[in-house]
Amino acid sequence: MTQKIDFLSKNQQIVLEIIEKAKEPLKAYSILFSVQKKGIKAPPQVYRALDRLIKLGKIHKIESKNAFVACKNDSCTISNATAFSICDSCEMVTEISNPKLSKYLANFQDETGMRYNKYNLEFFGLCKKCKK
Amino acid sequence: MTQKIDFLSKNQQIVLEIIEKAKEPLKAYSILFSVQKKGIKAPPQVYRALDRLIKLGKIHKIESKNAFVACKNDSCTISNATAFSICDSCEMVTEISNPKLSKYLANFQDETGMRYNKYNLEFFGLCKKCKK
DNA sequence: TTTAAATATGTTATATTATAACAAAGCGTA
DNA sequence: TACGCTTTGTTATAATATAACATATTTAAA
Repeated sequence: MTQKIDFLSKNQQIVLEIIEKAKEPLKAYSILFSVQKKGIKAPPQVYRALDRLIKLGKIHKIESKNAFVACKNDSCTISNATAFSICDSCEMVTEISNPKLSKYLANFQDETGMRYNKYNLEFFGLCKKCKK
Repeated sequence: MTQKIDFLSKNQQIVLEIIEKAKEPLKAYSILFSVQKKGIKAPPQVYRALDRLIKLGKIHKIESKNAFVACKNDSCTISNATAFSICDSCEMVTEISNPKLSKYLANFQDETGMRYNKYNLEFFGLCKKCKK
């Protein structure tokens, strides 16, 4: 039997909690450092939890930064469509939740006829604050 | 004065050539291994060349794989808009060149009013071959 | 043409990110 | 209970990337 979709193990809860509390994407080793007081001592423990949380759609990985953020979209249980905006200056990362965009990308089909079941989109620019 | 846009230094040429010849995205250390006979001996030499080639739009980085591919689009001198399709099974990576898509994304604007000057999109799925 | 600035290169060391491999504990259930 | 499965703990190491500094080369101004 596979793990129930909304059950999180102890380590998974600990890791999720710290990512949810953070204002910015967290790196794996900064997570590791933060949770050492809670008994998580080694990288594999963190990476296992991260992998699981990603599969459950609870968090996303910002590929261009090797960092992890909590999913803001409550209904997101499987993480197959992600879009982020990233400020090149302050590094702020925001998850884009735009039905039109996701519909457009979900239906996108290229000339090869390949059909996609997942995408990740990262936009870069200057956020409002940094643009001034 | 900045380097002329179509001039490549020796190391940059060596690295570009090997990426262009490859059928798949290459990892930095596999590039390093391949070019050691040509006198490039250490990681920083490879990473410098890669950085430069990316800035010039000659190659792109596949962020989800930490691998590098040559840009197929001849007119691409600045790499600010990239889209790839990636087969989860055979790992084949293809650069998507679709004017409608790039136009759509270039003009995309989210609710925060942030304006983007760059994006990277990675689609995942099964290619035609692997779908069978 | 000398000189200064910028660019490119070479080199060593190390930082950062991620996984392999194996042992042991905990849990559900036949 | 005893078996299978998942999670956890642990050590070691692989893979990716950059810091820091020395040297050489090119460029372009004085």
